[in-house]
Amino acid sequence: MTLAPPSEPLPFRDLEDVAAALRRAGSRLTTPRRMVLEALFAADELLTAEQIADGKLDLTSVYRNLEKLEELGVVRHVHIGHGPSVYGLLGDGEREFLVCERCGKVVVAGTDQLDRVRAVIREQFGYEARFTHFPLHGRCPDCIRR
Amino acid sequence: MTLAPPSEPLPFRDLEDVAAALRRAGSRLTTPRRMVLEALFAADELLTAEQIADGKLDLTSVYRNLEKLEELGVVRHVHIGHGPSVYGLLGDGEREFLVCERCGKVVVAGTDQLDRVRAVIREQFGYEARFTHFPLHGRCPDCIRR
DNA sequence: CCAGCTACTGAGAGTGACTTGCAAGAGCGG
DNA sequence: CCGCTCTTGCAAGTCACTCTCAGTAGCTGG
Repeated sequence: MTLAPPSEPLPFRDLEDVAAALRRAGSRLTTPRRMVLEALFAADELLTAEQIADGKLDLTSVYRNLEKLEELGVVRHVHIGHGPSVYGLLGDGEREFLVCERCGKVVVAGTDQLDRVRAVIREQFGYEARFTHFPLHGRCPDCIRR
Repeated sequence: MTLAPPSEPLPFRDLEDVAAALRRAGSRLTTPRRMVLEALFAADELLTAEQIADGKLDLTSVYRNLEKLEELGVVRHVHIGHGPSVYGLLGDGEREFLVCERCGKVVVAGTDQLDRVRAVIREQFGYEARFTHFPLHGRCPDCIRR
């Protein structure tokens, strides 16, 4: 799976933006493709492939479309835990994720919000941490005391 | 899957220690069980169920044994990335993991080594981070510049 | 506006990593 | 060393994809 270059992520505000990018890439805006995009634009949180299919689309098609949209830099997927991956729009920049192991709540952050954390990790371990694809796991404030 | 109580993790130095704990729990030290434990004691890194089975044991049996040993507090498993889970001995305390998304290298740390990182995350997000079951992902020093 | 090139689609079968069901087998306390 | 019951191995099932392939439908150029 090749991701879009990390240069300047063009913002995809709506379906028109994506349609234009698809056209530019020699791809088509088919009905299933549009439905995937509409689901993602309508959602205010991350969705599983199954939620996107919503009993109306073939899962194969959903997965293929998500893959293509991810290559285009429109979509990104996250491995939140034991369940299936969840997918969301990239919008105008990469996002990082914190997920609660107890209640499953997901906090979305811009990459710059985690720069202090990243700095400490880099200083101590030399690792450049990324919470974009595999999120940070832990307990959210509500779940800390059991 | 219920984990051992987080009270005082008794150290399991060798097979004798584990055998005693098994006996105490009304479990038996069977041949496949011993082979799983021997593989883990012999390994100096985390192993997949398949590596533990090593063509000699039924995978079902390996999984069931790892589950039991995890309940006992002898073993812990980690989801390193896209592949299968890896298993290792807990020894005398919980461990946390940093894995390189590029080369796959895994760094093992005692939980106290990540307390500074944890403090920053807690301060900023209220989350109590844990890298025991889902590790921290990023680039290791060797892989940072491509 | 239609023909045709080819990207895309749905149905079905396949894969990897487990997980469950069950009859046969083997520890180990008495 | 008997027998209770914890374990085992095999087979089949599940979950989340992934691949194959024949048929369909966007788009573009005439």
